[in-house]
Amino acid sequence: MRVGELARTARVNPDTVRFYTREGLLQPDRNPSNNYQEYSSNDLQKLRFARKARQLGFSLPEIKSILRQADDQHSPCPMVRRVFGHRLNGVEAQLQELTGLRDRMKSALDTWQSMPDGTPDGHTICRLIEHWDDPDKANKE
Amino acid sequence: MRVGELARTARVNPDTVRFYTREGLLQPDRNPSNNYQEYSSNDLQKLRFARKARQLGFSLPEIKSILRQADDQHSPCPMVRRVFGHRLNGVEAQLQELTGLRDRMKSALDTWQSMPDGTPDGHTICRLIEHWDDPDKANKE
DNA sequence: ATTGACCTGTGAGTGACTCACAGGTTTTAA
DNA sequence: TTAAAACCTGTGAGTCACTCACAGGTCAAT
Repeated sequence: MRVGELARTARVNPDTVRFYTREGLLQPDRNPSNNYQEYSSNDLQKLRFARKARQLGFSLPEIKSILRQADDQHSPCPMVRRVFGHRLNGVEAQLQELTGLRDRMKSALDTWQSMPDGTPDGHTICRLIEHWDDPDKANKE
Repeated sequence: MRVGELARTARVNPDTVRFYTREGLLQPDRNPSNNYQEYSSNDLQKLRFARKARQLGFSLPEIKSILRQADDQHSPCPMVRRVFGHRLNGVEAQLQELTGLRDRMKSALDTWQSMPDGTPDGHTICRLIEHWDDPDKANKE
C-alpha cells in the first residue's frame, strides 16, 4: 500500500502517516522506479497501535521504542513494562479526574435545562464558575 | 495580587497566567506607578475555572467567550449551553474509549507480570500490538 | 547600597500534528 | 492518446497551549 491507502484504512490523515514515517515509526520500502513508499500490513498494525497508544498519552518517542522492541523478538523489555506501568497510573488518574468533571458538567447542564429557553442565565454561569470546585453549591439556589 | 501570588495560589505556572492575560482571558488592573498587573479574587476564580475547562477539552477561545458571557450578566447564553453540551458529548466518548483502553493495558500488564523477570517477551508485545483491537486474542496463548 | 526575588515585554522552542506548495507520477475516461 | 484528476514526493510553515529564555525595570531585606 501507499500512503493514501494506508491512511484511509487506518482512518488517519495521510500527513500523519508521512509524519510518522519521517519520525521513523514506520519504515516502508521504496519503489525505486518512482520513489513512492510501500507500506506492509505490519505497518498498518503499527500505525493502529500507535494511534491507540497516543490516546493513552504515550509520547511518540515512547511508542517508537515500544515498536522497536516488538521488532526485535530476542530482547527482553523491562523498559516497555515500566513505561506501560507508568502510563497506566497516569491514565487511571486522568480517568478519575475526567469522571468527576463530567458529572459536574452534567449537573450544570441539568440546571440550565430546567430554565425556560432564552432566559438570561449569566448568574448561573457565574455561580458555576465561582463554585466550580464546590459542586454542592453550584447546584443550589 | 500580582502574577506570582496568583500563580502560586492556583498552582499554575506564572507564565501561564501571563499568557492568559495576553490572550485576554484575564484582565487585571494596572498599577500605574510600576506598571505591574493587579489581579482580583475574581481573576483567581476565572483562572481556576479555565484550568478545569481546559482539562475537559475546551479551547482557549471557547473559555474566553464563556468567561465573557459570565461577565455580562444581562445576556442569555445559548452559545455557552451549546458549547457545554457539545463538549459533554466529547468527554463522554473520550471517557468510554479511555476506559476500554485502560482495561486493555491492565490485562496486558497482568500477562507480563506472570512471567519471570527478564524473560524475553517480544512475542507478547507483538501479540499485544497485533491484536490491540481484539482484546480476547491479546490475552491468549 | 547591594543582593535577591520579583515584575515587564518580546521572541523563540516544544510536541504532535496539519496545511500549503511546487513539482513528479499514475489512473481514469473522453 | 491525451488531458484531467487524483495521487505521490520533500520541505517549510502554521497551529495550539503552553513554557522557557532573555534583557531590563522594581522592590524588600540585610
